[in-house]
Amino acid sequence: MPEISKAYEPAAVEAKWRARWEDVFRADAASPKPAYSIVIPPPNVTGVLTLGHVLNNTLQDILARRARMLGKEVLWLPGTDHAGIATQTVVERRLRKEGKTRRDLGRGEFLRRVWAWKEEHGGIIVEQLKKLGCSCDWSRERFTMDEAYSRSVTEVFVELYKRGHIYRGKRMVNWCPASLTALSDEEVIMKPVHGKLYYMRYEVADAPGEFLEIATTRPETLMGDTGVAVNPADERYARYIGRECWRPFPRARIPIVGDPKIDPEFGTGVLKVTPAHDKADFEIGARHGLETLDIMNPDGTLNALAGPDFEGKERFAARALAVEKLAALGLFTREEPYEHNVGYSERADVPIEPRLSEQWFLRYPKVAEALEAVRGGAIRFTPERWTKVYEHWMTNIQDWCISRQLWWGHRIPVWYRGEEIYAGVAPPPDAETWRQDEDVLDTWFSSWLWPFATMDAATEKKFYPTDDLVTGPDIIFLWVARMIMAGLEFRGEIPFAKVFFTGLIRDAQGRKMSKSLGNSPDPLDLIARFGADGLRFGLLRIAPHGQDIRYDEKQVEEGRNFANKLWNAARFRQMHGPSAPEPSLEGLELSPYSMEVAARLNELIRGTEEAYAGSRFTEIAQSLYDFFWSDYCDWYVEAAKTEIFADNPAARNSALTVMDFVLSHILRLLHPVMPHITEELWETFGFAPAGLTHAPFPTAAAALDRSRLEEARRQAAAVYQSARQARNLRAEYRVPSNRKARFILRSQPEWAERELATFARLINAEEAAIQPLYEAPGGVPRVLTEMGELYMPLEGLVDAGAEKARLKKEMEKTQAELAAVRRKLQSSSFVANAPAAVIEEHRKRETTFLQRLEQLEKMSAETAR
RNA sequence: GCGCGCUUAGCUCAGUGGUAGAGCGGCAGCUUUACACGCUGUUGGUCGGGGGUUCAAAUCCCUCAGCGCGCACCA
Repeated sequence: MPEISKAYEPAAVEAKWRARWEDVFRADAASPKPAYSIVIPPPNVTGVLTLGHVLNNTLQDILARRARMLGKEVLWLPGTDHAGIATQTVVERRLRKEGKTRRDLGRGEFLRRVWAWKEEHGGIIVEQLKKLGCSCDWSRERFTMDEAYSRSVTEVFVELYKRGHIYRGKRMVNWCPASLTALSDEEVIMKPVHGKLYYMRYEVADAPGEFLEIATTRPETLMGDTGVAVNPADERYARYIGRECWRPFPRARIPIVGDPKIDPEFGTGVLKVTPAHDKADFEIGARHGLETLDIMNPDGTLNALAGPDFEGKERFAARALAVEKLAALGLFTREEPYEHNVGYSERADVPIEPRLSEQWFLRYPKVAEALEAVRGGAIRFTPERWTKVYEHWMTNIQDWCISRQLWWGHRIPVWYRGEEIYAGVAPPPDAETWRQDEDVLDTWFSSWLWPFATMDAATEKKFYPTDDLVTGPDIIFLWVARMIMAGLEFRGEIPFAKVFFTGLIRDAQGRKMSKSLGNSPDPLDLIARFGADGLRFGLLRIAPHGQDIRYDEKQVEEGRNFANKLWNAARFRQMHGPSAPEPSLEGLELSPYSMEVAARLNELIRGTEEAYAGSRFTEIAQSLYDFFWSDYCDWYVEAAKTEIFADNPAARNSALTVMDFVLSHILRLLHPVMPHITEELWETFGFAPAGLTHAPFPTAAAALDRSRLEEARRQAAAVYQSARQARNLRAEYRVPSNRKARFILRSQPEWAERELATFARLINAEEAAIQPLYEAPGGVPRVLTEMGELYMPLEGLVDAGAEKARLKKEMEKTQAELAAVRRKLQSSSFVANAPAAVIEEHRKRETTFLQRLEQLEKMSAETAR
């Protein structure tokens, strides 16, 4: 047996298994075993591991590893996505340091640079996932820009175009002035902004000296105003409808229109209409045939149409200038603080600019079917409440802007020649006469195919649809909903059966983790300090079911401590001789403690199975922790030491075998959660040569002798409870835990004698003797236990009064409990209405309390001696 | 505005009708022959407020408050 170190040192152990596992998790598409599959939510290729990834992928690893141990053929398919905007931004930033832009390089050269960057830096997160212990099939790692994958994306585009789901149109879109591209609605986040409401006056054209006062948050767009609108029902302004007023600069006459959408209560009740720079204004403009005047450049600066003063000015600088100019003209009235919501580009974190532009849009396919798939339970969301969020989005679904003004991504497979449009997987025959669309597709337009576009035909046949998806609720629309529609449209089947939504990991103050706040710990640092297993376990245990998580490093520390506890418990067992490769309880004479721990193990196995069925991962971790630390280490091992250190070979062997039995089960139960340390110990014990990754996951309970079980468990519980009381007595009388004490039991049950040695060991007694005729001096500390009346005679300590007072306190507590039970039992409505079992239980409690009181009274009377 | 979630011990959280729990922290004691990343004992709660249903409510219903999230959005 190899030497085993005193404290668990994860680094070497984890590195060892990472190397050995490299090829163990390949999925065999030809396997006769039932399939189980998960596709990883592909992290950005630019990304590095975050705590969110750790949680998410730990959960997937748990599912995959357990499925493997349940005899499934498991595919956990890993990969990354090309993250169009993020990746292109990273490379452009590098170019800028060389003083170049992507246009200086040209499309071909720029893309070569991006690929080079990807080859050099893109694998980081994959390596980090390996460090975490993820049991992915690395031979099937995919990237959304892989050749085969790209072909799928293109095919899907062409197919949807042919089916009439994809169209091109000039519409208002969310424009990101930093990334210089359109975004989908889902990539815009609304943020409350402390802005101002500016009041200004437009002169009525046919009535000089008469003004309409207008309130706006964006005075810098006034140069694009092509109308002014009021509510026709608004008596203050009805007479102006059909007339004109002056836009101050560039000075022009613009029509005043009546539109019922105008809220007379808001501001002044007069709206300036800027159809090119506001979604609502665009619609008003369209209704009244107003001109669309685009005064902005793509980068958010103003253009020549805004006038010479504004041309080239950044939009927020232009705001100040516009106010200044209005004031100079005497047209500025006042401003007031105003908090409102502004759409921000999620990636670039700058206010988006509503902008009119020609883009490609997708009319979603299979909306009704996708809605029904979740509503009807074909796909089950956990926690279930997310189905409502899904339904809401699906029933208010808007067309998806799928084109992006980027170079890095799947180029839109459409070619133009004059008025002609050609869409095809391959370029048109006489390609040189055609011009291909310059834009690429939204990254999500490739990700939504992930569950099947990542699989070759044989893999797909075996593993699609997948079983579980584990992801964050923040991408329920961006990704989950779209995958469901894509699966239904292109494979005629839902892509996964279950979706588990994790919570968000927040810092100790409850704030989101973010780079700018610097409050997101580096998981690799945590792995270095606490081990991957410790990190996994610690995080899992604080990840309440679908609830946000408050991260605290203490929890990871606890994970490490638990690993260490496991290590040392194993070490203790190994000090006492070799273990059988397949420990079994069959034919063993079991002590009450062994019966108890085996029964608890059975409960654990059952509970674990139920927790898995309900995706209650925290409960899995918690129950393993509780069983192992408390039931096994604190109680069983301590109790079993009596047999292990005694010279009865049969009893000793029995106890050691029970330990082996429990350990061989706990290692398997724990393996999905803490794969490295369990695999290491499994090997050290020599439990099964094939390794732990494919060892059978415990499902069946051990068969225990029913005729003895109940009584044995009762006895074990009585000994443990009595030990607690005895320890308490020691502490109260300041007998240091290292000092041996003497205990005397009186009027004990007949079985107690046999358990005396164990009892004595648990309370660190010099001796625990049974003396039926013991007459305790009045001041001897005493307590009523389930093993009988227990006395702790102490040299020189005789304070009968104190002892009596202690007992009195105990009696008062019991009396209170008795009174509470009796109050219920005496209520006729309770007896009439409560179920018989509940009444019975209350009666039992009444009897117990009565007996206890009686004995306590007797003991109290004896303090007079 | 609509929808969802949360509120239980100092902290982080379990606990979906029947005697309020865990870990951490605090306090006290311990190098008890696996583990100080440990052991033992102990201190902490009118379960956010109010109302209701019920023999019985942390748990079910209503309502209010605070915090958080999603969707929509009036310039």
